[in-house]
Amino acid sequence: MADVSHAQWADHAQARLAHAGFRRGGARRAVIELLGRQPCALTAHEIDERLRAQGRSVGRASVYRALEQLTDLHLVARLEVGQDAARYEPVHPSGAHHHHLVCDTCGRITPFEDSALETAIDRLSRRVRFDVGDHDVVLHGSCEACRN
Amino acid sequence: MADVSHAQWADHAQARLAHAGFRRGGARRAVIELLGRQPCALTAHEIDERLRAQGRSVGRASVYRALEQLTDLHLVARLEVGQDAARYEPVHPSGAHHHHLVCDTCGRITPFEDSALETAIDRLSRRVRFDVGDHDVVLHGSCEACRN
DNA sequence: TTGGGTGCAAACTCTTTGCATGCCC
DNA sequence: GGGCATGCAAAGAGTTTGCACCCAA
Repeated sequence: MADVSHAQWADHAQARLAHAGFRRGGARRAVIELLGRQPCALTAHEIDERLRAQGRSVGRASVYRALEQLTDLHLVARLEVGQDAARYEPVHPSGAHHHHLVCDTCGRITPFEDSALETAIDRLSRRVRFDVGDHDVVLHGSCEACRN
Repeated sequence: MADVSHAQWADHAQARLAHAGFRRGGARRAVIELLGRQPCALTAHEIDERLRAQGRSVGRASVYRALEQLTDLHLVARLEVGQDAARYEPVHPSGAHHHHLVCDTCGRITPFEDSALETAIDRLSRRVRFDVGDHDVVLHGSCEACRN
């Protein structure tokens, strides 16, 4: 089931790209298919690494270019959680999304969902003099394995 | 009044640094006093720029080193809002803090506070299998001046 | 006097850009 | 065939590190 929704995202992304006038190409497709299989956000380096590991090496520049295009079309969300590099994850058309717990000791990132949090943010978004689109919530701390 | 609280933060930071075994030095002091006067987060580049403008130039490395030490002691919070560089702002001992609206068009950053949001995050923090310390909330969108 | 603080410059890492080649349409 | 997609290499930007000198304790 999860696989189905993942495949759906990849197809959706390809369709949107085509609709936006982009041609198809192997590098971007590899990036999209990899992202579609991920449960959480990856860095450009991790993407590059995993594609290489599965025998489908892609130029670093192509990875960044694909991510930029996907981000511009709001098919991918870019987030920075205070580590070295930016991370990227699929944006599901359903609107379903999660936020992130970051272990400042080991760097591990864990996704979570919370409807009360979303409600608070929705209300807040309507109140401010600002046209709010996306939002990111990052909780820093120590994961179970790292806390003493 | 606001000035008093700002000065208090700077003094507090100096005291904590001394307590942690750091010696005093002009560069770090300049950074702390500048930060203490800011209403919101600054980048390392902005800090460098403003110190230079006020005739108190500080080496870039010293700015970064001061920020790292302050961040390690939780006297300063580091945040990344999807722009180029990291931003830094004072952490007030009272626990009072704000979050940020980021205009993705002009890059302007506006602070906001919301108690319902804080409540939701507190509840959530207790629920997860994770020892949560800090948190960051970033709302992306368009500011009044930039939306059409 | 001693060792941390500072500043300059070089090094590093992540990301973007230039350019020639290849493939989709 | 034309033009975008790709990959490599070089350039940029932000941040960190090495090292000699200066100053607080």
